[in-house]
Amino acid sequence: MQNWHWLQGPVEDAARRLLGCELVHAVDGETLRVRIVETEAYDQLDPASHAFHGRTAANDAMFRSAGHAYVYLSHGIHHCLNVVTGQEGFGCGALVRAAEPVGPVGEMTRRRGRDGVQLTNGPGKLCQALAVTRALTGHDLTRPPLRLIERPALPDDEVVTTTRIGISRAVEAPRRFYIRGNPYVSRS
DNA sequence: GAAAAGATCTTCT
DNA sequence: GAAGATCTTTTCC
Repeated sequence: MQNWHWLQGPVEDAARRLLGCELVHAVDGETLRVRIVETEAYDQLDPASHAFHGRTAANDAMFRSAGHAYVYLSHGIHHCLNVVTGQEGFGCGALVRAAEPVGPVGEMTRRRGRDGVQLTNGPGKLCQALAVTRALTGHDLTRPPLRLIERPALPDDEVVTTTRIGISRAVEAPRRFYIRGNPYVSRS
């Protein structure tokens, strides 16, 4: 297991630290790469989190140690990827809301059926482009096929902090982070 | 056991 | 701007 010390502190710090890092997914002979540009922080003390009601079979991956993947199915249609960031037994993680494609763009466009910013500017969209599904829940992100690559932390003036999107509880918490001016950041 | 809501996206008006 | 698609998980009787 690689040293995930940089993901260990408060989940807000981990979520901000994930901006600029890359996700690499090897699938069907292709190696799909994206760079994370938007995240949201969730933990078991947060009413908006899937971990809020305690550890269950469904959310078990969120309670594992930092560096695992937690993928859930949203509205029965879309997969959404989280990077688990805490210690074993404490449920928390960062939802990867948007990323920018690194390559090969053609292969991601084929999987998405859309191109341009529509490729990866939302949590469900980026999972479709990257071919990430629930089968990867609990996966160790140091190993193939899906790996997380650490990148240097961005300077503070490039990171914007806002309230989260698409939730109905704890709506005031400033736990959404994105790279200032990046075209792939989601809006709605 | 049944019902409702959900960390979304697309299409239509 | 609003609603539909579609299914898992949670909650309430």
